[in-house]
Amino acid sequence: MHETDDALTRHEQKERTRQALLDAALELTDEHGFAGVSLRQVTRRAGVVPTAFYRHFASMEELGLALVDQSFDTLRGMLREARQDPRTYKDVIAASAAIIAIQVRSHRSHFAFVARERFGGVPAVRHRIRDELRLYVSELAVDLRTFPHLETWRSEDVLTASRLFVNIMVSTAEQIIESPDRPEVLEEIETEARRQMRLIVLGYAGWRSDETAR
Amino acid sequence: MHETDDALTRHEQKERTRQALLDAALELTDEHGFAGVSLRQVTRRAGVVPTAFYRHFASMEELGLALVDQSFDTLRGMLREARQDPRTYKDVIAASAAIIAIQVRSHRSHFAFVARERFGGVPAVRHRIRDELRLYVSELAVDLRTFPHLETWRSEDVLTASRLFVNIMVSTAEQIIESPDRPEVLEEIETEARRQMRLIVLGYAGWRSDETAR
DNA sequence: TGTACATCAGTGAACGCGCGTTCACTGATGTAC
DNA sequence: TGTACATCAGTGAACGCGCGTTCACTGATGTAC
Repeated sequence: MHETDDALTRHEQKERTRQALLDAALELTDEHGFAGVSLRQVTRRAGVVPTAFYRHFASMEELGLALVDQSFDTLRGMLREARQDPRTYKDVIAASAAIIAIQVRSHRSHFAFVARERFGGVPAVRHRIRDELRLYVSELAVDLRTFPHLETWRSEDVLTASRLFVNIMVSTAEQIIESPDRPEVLEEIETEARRQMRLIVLGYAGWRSDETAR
Repeated sequence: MHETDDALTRHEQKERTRQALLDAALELTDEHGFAGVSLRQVTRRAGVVPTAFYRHFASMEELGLALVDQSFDTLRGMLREARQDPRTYKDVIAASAAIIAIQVRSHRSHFAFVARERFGGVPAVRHRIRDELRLYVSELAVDLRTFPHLETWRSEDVLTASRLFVNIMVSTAEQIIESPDRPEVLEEIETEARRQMRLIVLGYAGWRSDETAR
């Protein structure tokens, strides 16, 4: 191969098919949940014969784990974006709500996958999501530490805040996914997310002066 | 029938089989998620022949909806208990955390069912759970209104608080279900739940004085 | 109370179907010379 | 550059299996008289 014409290398073509299988599985998960998706359905939608599946994954479970990895790449992209966006440090609540709303809309299926399958029927996938979410919470906690006032807090308190934020993020994502795609509905969900985050921030304002907290 | 000896009436026997089918399905849901449970698995575990299923439910979907109803009976029992427990009005946080922990342990599978299947693969079941949770949130909101300081709030604010509490309840339940049954782990989860609830209560203490909230 | 009939919860055989997985294969792409 | 061979992504037939659902049935429980 020394030309860059239309033809794909064998490797590129294989990667393309692999991604088609992942995309097909993601779409089908939206409809039936991952546990309800069959290998044959995936290959049918991807446009290959069932046996071709095994050139890419040893089982549906292995494909599921690959989907978890792809989904968390998306979620980490969100943190990265928030870190770089100057609005974050002016009004963290408004910025977070806006970033969540935009990201969820453009990567709908990855959020849906995480939101659903963390309680889903395939144990290996469920556990991988749990582990990744735990990691994600501590990554966010590190970011939170850089905010004014928070750098002096105990790490358990920062982790609690981080867990609450991730909880709100996931449940907001879930609401957006379930809702009709009408602007006023999305606006309402975003407002509720802002409201919940504000409550937590205000809660923390009172936290330090509260000696019974533990 | 005019004796009260060991024999069950036909009606009682039928009810017993129906409940055996529901219990079997609940157990199997724990293992594979409801969407992954087959009619034959349910009847096998319940100790009847597959065709007997149709004497009780027209489909697995109908059985699923019956499970949602039973689960929410349990959740409503929790509200009822909290309402009657005098500790609730002294220290709502400690009392709630304790009640949640006890209830989740004794009705583990109902909580697990709601936590998992609200994102699950069977649309009818998922939607019924959504509707019931929405109802549950507004029932809790009515209770919250009776607390000192809260009776003057706007209803959206009370609903937001109610949503956050239910969120914490469900995610606490979910953690307890996933965890090994060791006392120190349970204690830690309970502490985290208290911590989160305290944060929200403190948040609300600051809420009224915050004019930018909306 | 005793008898004759009706009801109906649960049975068991049978069906067609989609499933995951095996296997030998094909033919285009890649590599060595 | 051209040829001869190796690689390997995708094919297609075949398999045994558990599935949901149908149907005619059995026999214990319930009811009318």
